[in-house]
Amino acid sequence: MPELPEVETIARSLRQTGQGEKPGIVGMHIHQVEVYWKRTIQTPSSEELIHRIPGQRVEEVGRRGKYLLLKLTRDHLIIHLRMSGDIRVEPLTDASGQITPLRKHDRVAMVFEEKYRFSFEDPRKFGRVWLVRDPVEVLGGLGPEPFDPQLTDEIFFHRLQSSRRQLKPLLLDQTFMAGLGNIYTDEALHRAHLHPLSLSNSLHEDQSAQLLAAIRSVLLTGIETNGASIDWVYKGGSFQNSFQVYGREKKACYTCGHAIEKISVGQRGTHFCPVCQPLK
DNA sequence: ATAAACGCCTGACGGC
DNA sequence: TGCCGTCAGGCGTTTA
Repeated sequence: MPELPEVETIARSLRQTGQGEKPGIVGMHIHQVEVYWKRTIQTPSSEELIHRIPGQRVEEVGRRGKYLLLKLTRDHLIIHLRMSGDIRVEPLTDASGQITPLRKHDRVAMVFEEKYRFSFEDPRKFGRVWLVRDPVEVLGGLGPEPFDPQLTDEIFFHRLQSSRRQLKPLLLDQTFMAGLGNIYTDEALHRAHLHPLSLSNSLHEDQSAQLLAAIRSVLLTGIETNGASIDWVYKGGSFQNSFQVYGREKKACYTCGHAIEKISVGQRGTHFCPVCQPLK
């Protein structure tokens, strides 16, 4: 599921104040942790994680790239949802005291204040969880955050110039920039009128600035629409209604009418308009 | 330096 | 209906 806008949407929902069915979790104490698929825990061992978390309080909820960050009293709990992960927070019991059942694909669950259950649900089991003292251990290699004001047009242009790679794989590389995935990359390249196979060091300065602006505007639209919902995994967002190219192969480009093409680049489906995004 | 291939997993979908 | 291949919002490792 998740690229930057989907993770941001989840982070915001976990921060929201107010009680009820889906309360925010900031300020809550964690009472108990259960792990149902051990490989989901990247570090430390699941046994140590289960012993170390209870008693800690959620101080902050954040996001870096596609990582969800829970700052606890002593540790940082970091979650990557990979392809099919999702987070649920629900009351532990219903009005008559019945325990809310776990779901088939719940991999980790945490009980908050003996009242709510936070579940990491992940059908494909690609998602990972880290519990670390210092988040740099996990996040240290990430490239800049797309909205970081320190990422100027000049710096972005320099980063593009410093490698000779196709734009599609480069933008998916989280050390180049953190947060873009397959959908938002295709949509950003279309918005910037750039072919996914264009080489990074072939862009002119104005094209580079247009690409950065396109990335930011696509991600912003994604966040404003609560992310994209395109299959059974993630629900609630509506960015899929704004797709210009993703999933639109053989359909008419909204800009020029030419058929959208789909090719494979680095094992990833890649959608583009050959007229609006020419390869020079 | 860059790219390609594969492994990790389950589920949905289309074709036969 | 059932079986089978293909594909899926990601990324680490190995191989070229």
